[in-house]
Amino acid sequence: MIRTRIAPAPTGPCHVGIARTALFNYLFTRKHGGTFVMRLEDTDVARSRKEFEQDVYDSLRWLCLDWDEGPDVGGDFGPYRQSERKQIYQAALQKLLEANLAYPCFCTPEELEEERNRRLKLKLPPRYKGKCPTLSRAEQEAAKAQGKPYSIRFRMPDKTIAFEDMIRGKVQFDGAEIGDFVIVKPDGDFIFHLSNVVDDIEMKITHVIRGEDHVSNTPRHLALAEALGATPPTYGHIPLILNPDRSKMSKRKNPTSVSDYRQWGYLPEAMVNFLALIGWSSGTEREVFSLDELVAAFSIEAVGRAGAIFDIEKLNWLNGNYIRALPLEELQKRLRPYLPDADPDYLRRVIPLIQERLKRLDEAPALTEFFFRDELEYDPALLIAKKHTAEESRAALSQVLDRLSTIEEFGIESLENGLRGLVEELGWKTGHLFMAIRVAVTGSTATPPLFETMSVLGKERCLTRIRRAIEKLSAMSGERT
RNA sequence: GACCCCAUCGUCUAGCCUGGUCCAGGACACCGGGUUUUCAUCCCGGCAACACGGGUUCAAAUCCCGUUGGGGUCGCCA
Repeated sequence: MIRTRIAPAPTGPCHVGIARTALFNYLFTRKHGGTFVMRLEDTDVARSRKEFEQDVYDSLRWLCLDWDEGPDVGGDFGPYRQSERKQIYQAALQKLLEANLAYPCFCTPEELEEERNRRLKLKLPPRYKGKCPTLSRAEQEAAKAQGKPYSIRFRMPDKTIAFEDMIRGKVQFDGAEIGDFVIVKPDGDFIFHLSNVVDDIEMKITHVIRGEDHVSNTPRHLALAEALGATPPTYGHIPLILNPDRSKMSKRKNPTSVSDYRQWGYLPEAMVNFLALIGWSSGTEREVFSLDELVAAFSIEAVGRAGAIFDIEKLNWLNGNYIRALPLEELQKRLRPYLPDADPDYLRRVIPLIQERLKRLDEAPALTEFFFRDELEYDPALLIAKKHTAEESRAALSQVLDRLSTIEEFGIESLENGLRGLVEELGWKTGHLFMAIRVAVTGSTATPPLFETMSVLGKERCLTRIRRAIEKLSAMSGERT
């Protein structure tokens, strides 16, 4: 039985990298009928916050990446918050201490810093090489008796540690290059390496899929598992998401919070699809997948090894795609937060006109503004039709007004008949007249189709706006004479 | 600097394992054209890559070595 986990640290808003790691874990797990666990790694008390924990849940749930066990849903291997599992780590620590596989380190931060710099200057890897590893029990007790603060280090074995990565194949490190690392802080807090490994063991995690930034931690984790006498999980390291400059994606250079993308009106379907496409390909030419379809098509071996840039343009395209595919009712529902004051019935008629023009939901207010405003603001010069003067445009709009007045019901067909007829009579180019009307009625040169738009706006509003346009044009021709 | 990883169009990638079917396919972006009352959609077309150098081979994007480039890690963060 496969068991996987996503192990976020609630030290910031849910990062898209976490979301993608969760996604790959989710796909792998569902594909194989396993159990997906949410484990909160909140061992860093100073930086962990409840609101971030909530943000992780909200963001991942929004993406429909639900978990089977977790702090908020329970399960047989809880608690699922590391802050609530200290006794478990304490027991593991005792085991290591008793076997002399870990030892107290009394070095001060200053001493460590000094040693680090010295080794760096000698072009040596900055690993720990203090005196504490060889302290006798008596010396350790003496130092403790003096009240000296101490951390606890794990004795990293002096041997080659190799493992078979699900994605990159065989990887190996020299344990001696790594050095003894801290697993407990002087204040008693456990460091991620220990809690992470202990929990993976205790929670019977079989496969760990995580970011590439963890490959160099893997030998530590393998050594820890061995010291604890446990069989380690199988590891797989997915490539990182990159900034356009190819550095690791960071909020300094890019928005990284899932909640940001959510607010901008990216659909969760598009987000999931996009995230899956970063570093993974189905091997076919297909690129649009629902979450369920991804589960069916996914294969961990097909995940690439090279980092990939977060290409917002592709996300935009996918999002537009998904928006266009949404049923009217569904789109209206999703648009509600962006147009909270709109009358539902009226909105139902407006939405079809902007659906294929939307790349993000948050563009809706700007695209539909003229449907809701009373007074339009625009440059009157836009009313002057191409190849025509202000006066000619005014006269034409006057005729448009007359013609429109004779139309009882502003249906698409009646508008088309009336207006196209007028184009003929005037001898104008269709586009020239229609653009003048468009600007008069919407205040914009880029709008949904004219007749549909006018039909939705209704006769009254259209006539009023055309009258206003005529006034503006009169003022302009007046200025000239 | 050390260690580890990576390397196909601007971007995401297919192909690489099992060399020839690849003068390298798809998608996004971009450019051009068509449909069209504008915008958008849609359709058609175009631009554009095997990082470099050695090998191995009848034949290399595919195998090997090296170089270069990029990234990650080196925390009493995760």
